[in-house]
Amino acid sequence: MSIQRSYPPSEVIWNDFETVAGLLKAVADSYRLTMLAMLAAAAGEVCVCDFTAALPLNQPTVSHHLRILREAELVISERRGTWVYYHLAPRAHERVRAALASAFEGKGSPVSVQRECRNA
Amino acid sequence: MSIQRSYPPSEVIWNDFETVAGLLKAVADSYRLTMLAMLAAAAGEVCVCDFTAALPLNQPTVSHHLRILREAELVISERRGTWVYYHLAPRAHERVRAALASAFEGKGSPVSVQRECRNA
DNA sequence: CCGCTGTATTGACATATTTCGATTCTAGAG
DNA sequence: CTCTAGAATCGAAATATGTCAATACAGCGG
Repeated sequence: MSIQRSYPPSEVIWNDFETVAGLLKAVADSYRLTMLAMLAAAAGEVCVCDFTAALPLNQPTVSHHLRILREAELVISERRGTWVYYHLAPRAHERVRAALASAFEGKGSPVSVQRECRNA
Repeated sequence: MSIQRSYPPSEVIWNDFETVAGLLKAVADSYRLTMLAMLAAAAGEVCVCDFTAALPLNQPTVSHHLRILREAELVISERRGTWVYYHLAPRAHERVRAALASAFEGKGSPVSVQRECRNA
């Protein structure tokens, strides 16, 4: 998450997996994965109080994790009366899967892969 | 990464996305994703010096990221003379994809999903 | 053996993330 | 309007992660 550097200038190369990493980071937490699994299993809506009851976390913490999933647009919240219900965003799974694939399929933009180390 | 909590006891629920999260964490970093993409694009071996030349990071940092990928068993290293070459582990992509799917398909083990919040 | 080059590890430091208590906001009930 | 309950935000503390300089390790060529 930063760029300052040293090393032979003008060959920063490849690029921009920042976005992909952001999406994966949102998912790389056991509690958030559990929440996603609950949503997937529920095949519908789950209210915040259900998450709070099911996880060993306090309400503000649950809310924090939900916010991360929301900001990554993996889930959608909807207030109904006093309660707030969450459900999986339309193509959540596929978006993450595609992000992953972009790396494993060598889809980075090789801006100028000039190698230094020349050795056959 | 911890469990202590309070809340209605005896209903800690769901479980164990720790392992899945670990694998995803290993991948949730833009430099590590770039490395994986380089390996995928190279369709073969890449030496540490190539990563060091291509990334805006110092050698120890590159080594650190490679260690994380190695420990997640996503890449394999092989020393050949003075140089160390890395290549993607056999089913690396699929392992991560499967881990992801376990969450998005609601595969967590619902140990006892007893909801508190009863509201239709 | 010595010295050199590429890589790994160590130790320290800066930043990011997770977590919680306290507080605030929102909406229904009285 | 006030009271109450669920959910979000704020602020602070603990922990984890990323980064680098210094150092150690590995293999090669004298």
